[in-house]
Amino acid sequence: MKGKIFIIEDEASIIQLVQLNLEKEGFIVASSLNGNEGLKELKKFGPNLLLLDWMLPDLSGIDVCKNIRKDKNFKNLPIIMLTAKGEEEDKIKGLESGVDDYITKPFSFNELHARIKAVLRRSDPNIVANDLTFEDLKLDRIEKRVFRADKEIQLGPTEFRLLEFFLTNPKRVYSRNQILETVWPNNVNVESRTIDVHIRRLRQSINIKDKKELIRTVRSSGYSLV
Amino acid sequence: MKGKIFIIEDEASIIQLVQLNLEKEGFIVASSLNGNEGLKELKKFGPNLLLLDWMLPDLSGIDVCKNIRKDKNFKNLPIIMLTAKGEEEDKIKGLESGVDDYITKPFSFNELHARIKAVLRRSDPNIVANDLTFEDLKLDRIEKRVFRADKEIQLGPTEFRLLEFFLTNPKRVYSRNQILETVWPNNVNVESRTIDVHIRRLRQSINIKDKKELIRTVRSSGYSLV
DNA sequence: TTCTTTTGTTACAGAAATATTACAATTTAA
DNA sequence: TTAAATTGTAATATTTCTGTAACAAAAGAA
Repeated sequence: MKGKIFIIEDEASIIQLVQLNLEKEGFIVASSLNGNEGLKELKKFGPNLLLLDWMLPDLSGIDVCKNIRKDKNFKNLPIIMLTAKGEEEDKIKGLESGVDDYITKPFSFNELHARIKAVLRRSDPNIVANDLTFEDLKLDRIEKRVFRADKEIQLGPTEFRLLEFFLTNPKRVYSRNQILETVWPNNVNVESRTIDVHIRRLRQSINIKDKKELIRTVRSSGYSLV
Repeated sequence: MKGKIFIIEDEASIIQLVQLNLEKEGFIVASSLNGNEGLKELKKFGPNLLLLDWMLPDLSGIDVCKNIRKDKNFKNLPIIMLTAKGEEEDKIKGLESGVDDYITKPFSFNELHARIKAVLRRSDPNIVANDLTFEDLKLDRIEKRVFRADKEIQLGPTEFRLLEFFLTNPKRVYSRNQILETVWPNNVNVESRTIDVHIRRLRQSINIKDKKELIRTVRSSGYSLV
């Protein structure tokens, strides 16, 4: 778990895309398609961050924003505004009205994710951990280093992402498809057997003799970190 | 296995989309394009939940719904209604007629999935639960592990699915055919005696000496977990 | 009892899934 | 530009799982 994110956005397709990806990242996500309902649900949900569309069918994003800032319980809720291309000039107004960051549509999920992390790091550092650890394994996302039992381990980029992925949800078993979708860049086609090879490489790197195997194979299901 | 879902919906594209995604989630899905046939097939299929379109070519969704509620075997079948945008006002009527939830088209699959989970959680908690337990037996669907009296047990994929199946409905006796249909992938032809062999394997794995047998044979009917 | 039906048990061959290796193509670093 | 590192894939090896058949045992029926 990395925290709760609420989305107010009237395009269902964007919600779907963002929600899916955020959930894959371990966030808990809820959403609403319009401003008034959104405000109500948001306050019930109690998120750590809000993604707010600029143009909504009922209220404008700014109205929503102001409403939130007036509520003492949500005065400090970080907000990232989603704006369409033509709305560049409005950005400043947005920031003045208490928005923490904005992002222009269309955006890639990676862009969005980076901003979410940045904003959360400021507001709630514990939610976005720089270091992922599991037993005697440690991964530093900032310095891109990995340690096993305090000894540094060299990993290739793909093995690094693979391990990072497992570390965000240890013990959980992931199918090859889930691994592919998350660890590999979007829309890249790789054989699902390729994962086996990378698992092997990762295993070879992180295993120390006399220590137990850290990656478990679950036949017909996938792999997990144990 | 996470349960069986039946869809009655006249737009083939929606069926396709939903069915594909639900199957990816592990549900067993069947569907029909109209009300009358749908009712018949549904009762043969025996789903845990029904997705029902409001507007059908022959019967209306409400008619279907009422028919189901009259049938004592399906009185409690959870129903989620799929309504188009303009039909907002009808919603209340829908709920009165015994619908458990509704969702407005167009919807994202995530929305639908969330509602399905919510409804199933109420009506049939074992279907969506991550952990299934029965007496001193525990099965963790996320980590794909099985424990008997806190001791981990190794199971092959088929034995795992078989036990999962029994755990979603303990005590109930299942025929070999029912087991086949649910535990084995669709359209696979296996001798019904094959099940006996897997039952034997499962028994061997989960039995502990001095502890009672957990799988009961019901002669000429099938097996159950007791 | 004796016969019939159903289930239990075992062994085994083929199938399926995973592990491992080598290699060519590509990218990155020097 | 050359060398080194990284990647994906295919081929092969190895492990594990599956289904079936054959026979044994048990339960019912007559």
